[in-house]
Amino acid sequence: MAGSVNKVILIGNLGRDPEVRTFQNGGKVCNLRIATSETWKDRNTGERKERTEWHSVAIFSEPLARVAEQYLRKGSKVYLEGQLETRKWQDQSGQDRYSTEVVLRPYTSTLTMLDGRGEGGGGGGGQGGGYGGGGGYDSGPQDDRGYGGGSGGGSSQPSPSRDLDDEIPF
Amino acid sequence: MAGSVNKVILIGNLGRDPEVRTFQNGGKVCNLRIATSETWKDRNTGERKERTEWHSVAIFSEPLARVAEQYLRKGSKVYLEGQLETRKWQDQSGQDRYSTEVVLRPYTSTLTMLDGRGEGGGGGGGQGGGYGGGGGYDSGPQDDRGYGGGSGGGSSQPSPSRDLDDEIPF
Amino acid sequence: MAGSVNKVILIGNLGRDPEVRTFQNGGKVCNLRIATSETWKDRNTGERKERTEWHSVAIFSEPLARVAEQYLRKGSKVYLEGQLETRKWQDQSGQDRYSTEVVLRPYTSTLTMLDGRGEGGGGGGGQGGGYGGGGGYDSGPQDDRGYGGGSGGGSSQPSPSRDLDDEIPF
Amino acid sequence: MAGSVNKVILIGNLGRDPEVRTFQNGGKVCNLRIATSETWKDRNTGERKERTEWHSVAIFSEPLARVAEQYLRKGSKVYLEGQLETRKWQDQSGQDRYSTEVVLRPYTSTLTMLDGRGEGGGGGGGQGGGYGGGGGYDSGPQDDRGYGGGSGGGSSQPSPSRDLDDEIPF
DNA sequence: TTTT
DNA sequence: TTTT
Repeated sequence: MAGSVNKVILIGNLGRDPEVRTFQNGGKVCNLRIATSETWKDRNTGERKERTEWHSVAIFSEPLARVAEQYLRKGSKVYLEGQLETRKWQDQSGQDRYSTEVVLRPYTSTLTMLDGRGEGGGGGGGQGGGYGGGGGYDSGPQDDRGYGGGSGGGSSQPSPSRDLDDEIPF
Repeated sequence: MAGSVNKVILIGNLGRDPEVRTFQNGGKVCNLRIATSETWKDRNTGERKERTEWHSVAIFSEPLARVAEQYLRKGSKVYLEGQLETRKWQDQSGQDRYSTEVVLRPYTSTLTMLDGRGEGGGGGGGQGGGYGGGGGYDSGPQDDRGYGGGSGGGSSQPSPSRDLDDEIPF
Repeated sequence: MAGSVNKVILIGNLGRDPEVRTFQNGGKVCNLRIATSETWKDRNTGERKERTEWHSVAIFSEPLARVAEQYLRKGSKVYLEGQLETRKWQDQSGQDRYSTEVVLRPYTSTLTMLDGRGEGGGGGGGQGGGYGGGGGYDSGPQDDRGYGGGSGGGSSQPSPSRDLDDEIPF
Repeated sequence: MAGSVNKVILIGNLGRDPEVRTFQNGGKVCNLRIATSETWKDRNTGERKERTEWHSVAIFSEPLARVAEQYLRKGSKVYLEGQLETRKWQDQSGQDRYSTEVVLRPYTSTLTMLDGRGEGGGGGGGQGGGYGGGGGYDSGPQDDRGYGGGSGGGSSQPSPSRDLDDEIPF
C-alpha cells in the first residue's frame, strides 16, 4: 500500500550497554533497551507519580549500529527514529508468541546521541561526545546543494536564490 | 525523568471496524487494528516485495474514541499520534506475557481521518469529509490568539504583528 | 553540533501543480505549495472557525522530485517529512529578506501520496493510486533482512527470531 | 480541511535567553531562538562541513511559556513540537513582508528541556534540572488510567488487562 | 546567537 | 534495566 507511515520517535536513556550480535552471514544487529518516563500529579491526591516505559530497539543499519556500539553506554541519552515491527516466534511449548520492537533500518531511521559526555557519572567514561556527525549516509546530507545560481534570462524580479556550489545536485 | 519522548506516528488503514469496550466505571477504550505496508524492489532479483505490519491501537481519550467510533470503519485511512506502551499479563499457564500497543491518551495524542470519503467527488468542491473535528480539545486549538496588537509606545521599527482578537490568550 | 534535529511533518493539499526548475548544472528543484488547515469552535461564540496555513516546499531529492512531478497535481493530498530552512536574499532595494521553506533532501526526507487518484485529471480521475513507490531509495528499504537464523550453539531457551533470508544484511 | 497535519520537531540549543513579551490584555508570548546544525563530509574534498539553521519559536501556551522562562537559558538544549505559521506584516515602506515561525500552542505542542545542566560534570552531579515534569496540562497526562479491571462475565480466555485505578477514565 |  |  502506498501511502502509509510507520514511525517511532524516542528520547530516552539506555538501561544497559548496547548488545551486538553477529549472524553467520556477517550481518549484525545491535539491540538497545531504552527507558522513557512520564511524571504527573495525581488529579485527586496531588501526589507526584511516575511511569517508566521500556522499549526494545533493534538496529539493522550498519552505520547506526556502529555509532551505537562505539558511543552509547548504559545511562546514555539518545534520540532515535525507527519503525514498529512485531515478529512472531514459538515458545518451548510451541505456542505462538509475539515481540514488538522499534527497528532502525537504513535510509529511514536516525540515531543521535544527546549527551556528549559522561555516561558514567563517576569519572569513568570520558567520551568526548559526537560521533563524527550525523551518522554517515543514514542520517546526514552527502553534499550541500541548493537553489542554482539561476543565471537566468531576464527576470527583473529579484527573487530568493541560494548559492550555487559546484557540486552536482541530487 | 524529565527529558524523554515516546511518540508513534502511523498512517494506515483499519483492518476491521473499531471495537469499543466499556468498563464498569463508565470508562471506555476503543481498539483499532491498523495496517501499514512498505514495498521495495529486491536488490538482487529486482522483484517487487511488500511487507505489511499490523498495529494494535488503544484509544483512552474520550473525544478521540468518539471520532473513531463514529467515523472510522474497516478500510478507513487514518493519521494518528500516540505512544508505545507494553503491558504485562499472565496466560492460562501463569506465564508472563507482554503486549505492546500504540496508546492514545488525552492532550498528547491525535487522530485524523484521511479519507473524508471524497472531497472531490465529481470535480466541484463537494468537500463533505471531515468529522467536524481536529477541533476536539485533544487535537485542536481552543481559540485563536497570537501576537498582541502591541499598540506600543513608540517603536519606530515596523515589526511583525498578528491580529489581536478579543479572546483571552492562553 | 551533534545532537540536533530539524524535522517538519506535513499532511496537506497542493494549492497548484508542482513546479520544476532546472539549473544550468543539470540539477533540479521541485517546488510545492501546500495548505494545511485547522478548524475549531470559538470558545465564546461557539462559532466554527478555520485557519489555513500555506507552506512552501522545495524538493532537492531527485527520486522524490520525480514522484512529485509525475503523480502530484493541484488538489493532491500528500504526507511529507523535510526540514526547515531559511535563506537570505536581497530585494530590489538591496534590503535583506528571508524566506523559510520546508526542504526535502536525499536520505532524510520522505514524500508519500495519500490519495491514489488525482483530482487533477479533470474530474474523472481514476488513477489507481500509488507510484510504485515508497520504494525509492529515499524512503524505502533496499532489502529485507532481520534476525539471523541464529543457528546457535545450544541456547535451549526458545527465543524470538526472524527469518533469515539470503540477502546481505546492511 | 479535516485531515491535515502541521508539525515541527526540533532539538537544538538556544542562541540567547528566552524573551517574554506581555500584551495589554494580559497575554504573553515567549520567543526563543534555536539553532540546529548538521555536519557532513564533502563528497569530493572529504572536508568536514557544517551548516547551522536558526529557528524562531513563539510560545503561546501559558504552561510551556512558564517552563521556558524559568528553566531555559542561552545554550540550553531543548526538544519541542510545534507548528509552522507564517504571518504577514508591512515594513516601513508599506511593502508586504512575511515571517515564518515555529509556534507552540496549548494542547498540541510540547517543550522538554534536554540538559539538566550536566549530569556528567565530574561526579558531584549538581543537576537541578527538570521542571516538575512534563509541563503541566500541555504535555503530561492528568491521571493514570487504562484497561478496566474488566470484571467480566465469563471470559475463560486469559487476556491482557491493565490495573484499574479508581479514577474516572477520560 | 547556540552547540560539537 | 535508565533517568530526574
